[in-house]
Amino acid sequence: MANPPVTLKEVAARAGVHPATASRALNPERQGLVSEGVARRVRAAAEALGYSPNPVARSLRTRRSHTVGVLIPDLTNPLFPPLVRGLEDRLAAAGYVALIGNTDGNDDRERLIVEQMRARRIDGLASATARLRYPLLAQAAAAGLPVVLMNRMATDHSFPAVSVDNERGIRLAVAHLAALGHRRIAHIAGPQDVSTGLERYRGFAAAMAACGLAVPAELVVFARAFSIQEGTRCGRLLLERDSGCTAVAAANDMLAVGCCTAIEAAGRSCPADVSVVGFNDMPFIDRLRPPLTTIRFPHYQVGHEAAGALLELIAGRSRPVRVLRLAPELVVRGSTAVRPGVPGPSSRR
Amino acid sequence: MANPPVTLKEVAARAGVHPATASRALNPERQGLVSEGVARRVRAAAEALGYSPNPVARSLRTRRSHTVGVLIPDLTNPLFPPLVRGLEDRLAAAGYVALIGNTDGNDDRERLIVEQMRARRIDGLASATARLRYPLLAQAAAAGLPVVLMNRMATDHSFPAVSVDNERGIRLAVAHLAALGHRRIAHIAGPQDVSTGLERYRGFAAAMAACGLAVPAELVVFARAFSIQEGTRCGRLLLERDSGCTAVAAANDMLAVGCCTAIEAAGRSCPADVSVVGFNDMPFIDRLRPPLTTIRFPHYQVGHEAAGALLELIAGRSRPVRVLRLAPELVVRGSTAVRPGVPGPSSRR
DNA sequence: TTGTAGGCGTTATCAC
DNA sequence: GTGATAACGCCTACAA
Repeated sequence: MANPPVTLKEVAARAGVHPATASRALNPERQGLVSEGVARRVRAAAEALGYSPNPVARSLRTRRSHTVGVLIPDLTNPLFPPLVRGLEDRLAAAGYVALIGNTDGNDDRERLIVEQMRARRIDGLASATARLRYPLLAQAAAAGLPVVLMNRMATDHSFPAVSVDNERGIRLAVAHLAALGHRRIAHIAGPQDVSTGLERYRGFAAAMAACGLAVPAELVVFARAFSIQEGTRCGRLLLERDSGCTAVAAANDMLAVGCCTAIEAAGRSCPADVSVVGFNDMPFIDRLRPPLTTIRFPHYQVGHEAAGALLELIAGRSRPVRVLRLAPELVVRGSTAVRPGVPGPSSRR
Repeated sequence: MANPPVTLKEVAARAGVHPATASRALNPERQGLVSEGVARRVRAAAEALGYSPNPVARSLRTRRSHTVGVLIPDLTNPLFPPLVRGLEDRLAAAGYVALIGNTDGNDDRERLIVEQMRARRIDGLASATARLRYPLLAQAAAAGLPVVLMNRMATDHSFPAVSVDNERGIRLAVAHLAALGHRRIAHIAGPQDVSTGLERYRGFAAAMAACGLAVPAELVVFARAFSIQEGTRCGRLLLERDSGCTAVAAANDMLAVGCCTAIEAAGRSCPADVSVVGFNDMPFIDRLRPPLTTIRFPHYQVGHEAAGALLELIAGRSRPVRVLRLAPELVVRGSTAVRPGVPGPSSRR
């Protein structure tokens, strides 16, 4: 059974037609150019022989690889597998496959990966690694390579993107904490050179203002990365400053988890002493100690929508550039509680 | 800058040689067949033009796609991202890329995925979805497609595989519990049609015997899947049987987590009333409530080694078929404690 | 409606 | 050592 794959020529021979005709008969686009009888015969022959077109040859001829590149920071960050699956499921349905590239937040590595992807003639690129200033975009545009952004946006708004309404999300977090009686609410901000970090920080300031709460400088700490470790560092900083904060809205779940660690390490308790809200609702975050209150948005769907947009771009349907903002949602769990010292059941939702 | 990629012909023209010669000069394997001067000139021309070979054309000619398929149950199971990264990192270093396929444990879906991968002319296949009886292997062998197995083995031992010493792993778990004074130790077994489930079950029985402990039927429950939900169902069953068990060795972390949920739901406590040990040391499992005591083995390395074996197979170095068993390791955390009612500090490690 | 011919970019196999 | 030629499998003007 280790015989070489069936070729179009063999199918044509069996159907008694010329390969070109067989090609037409098998191509849905040009099936109209062929008589019904021949079409049936060719299809039958293909079926009988177990023919499947050689995508390599087809790619060489059509200059379409039916392959797209996907850039993510790191697959082992639980945020990304759902996103990747959403993307792949949609791509697979259209006959495309994804080449995953983990950049580990390293620009040189990213450049190298993109170079290799382009060598493999990817038809498009979906990136979840954009910084606000993202040179890759200009290069891709110059090369005519379709690109969509996921989660993170760039300041250059001329590319389609699928993300979440970060400002609205962080507002939900702040409103929740305010409703629990907290007034000195801190923010562990993400890196300010990526849109998620910046938008959530801005959203935090706006939400606090809307609640009539002040944001003195000592209530904001900037993390250098969206990592547990940085969350711990920032949490510790916040506690050491003795700023009297009773709640923390973190820019994502990783930072929140790290912050909880810092709180415990300081001999205090979350949520009894300090409430913490995360952002993302990562898988398994509901089973941590304590289960994290957080802002959810549908990662699978982000990938799914991004794939759809990318496919449209590749197909050349020049729909106007669109930025899609999915709606976030507050998920209340065990890491938030009424402000210590506030009497009575202030558990209005 | 949207000009078409540079071709070999252009490089040859610039260097003043025939394309075939340029090809030889650029191919490390055949560089010896070309004079040093020409080789230098060609390399210089390629450099100047920014030439990179078209892998599609090369694949068509050489019948090597430099692409391998990777079958996993589900990327969103945190077990697999590290494995996939280990695999991809090794593959990338050899100029290969991975096509990931999520089977969701569905045979039809798996068949379809493999079909599509073969249509794309993958050079090899790495599978983490093997059941003991795994028809895919025979087909692949018949088609001459190199295959390596990861984590799960098949009864057909004629394929290279990289896994963990499951029996040794579960023995570590049982020994740990026994040392804590537990005598009625239960097992939540995994599905018995996959090697991990079967080997861990057998290992459990053997380990109990070695400790001089009995394994009455009521102390073993068989899960239908390695899922949290099944863990909960099995845990509940165990508690309802009122078998007096004070410890559970689960066949993996998911089952263990589910079991902990069942214990809490029954108004009992882990580890105060019942100790639980998992298997795998999944990412984030150390941050659960309680932090899970478990058996660790290096998933990244499993992927890495599997990729290495697959590459050798593809290269045709017909090394004898080898099954690699990586060493497991006990990681003691918060889900295990001294048997309730046992006096004194029995905390010998 | 169908056949013909040429080419996508590369490499293997001949000759010279 | 280098050049010429053909072929990998498919698609598509163009011709018939």
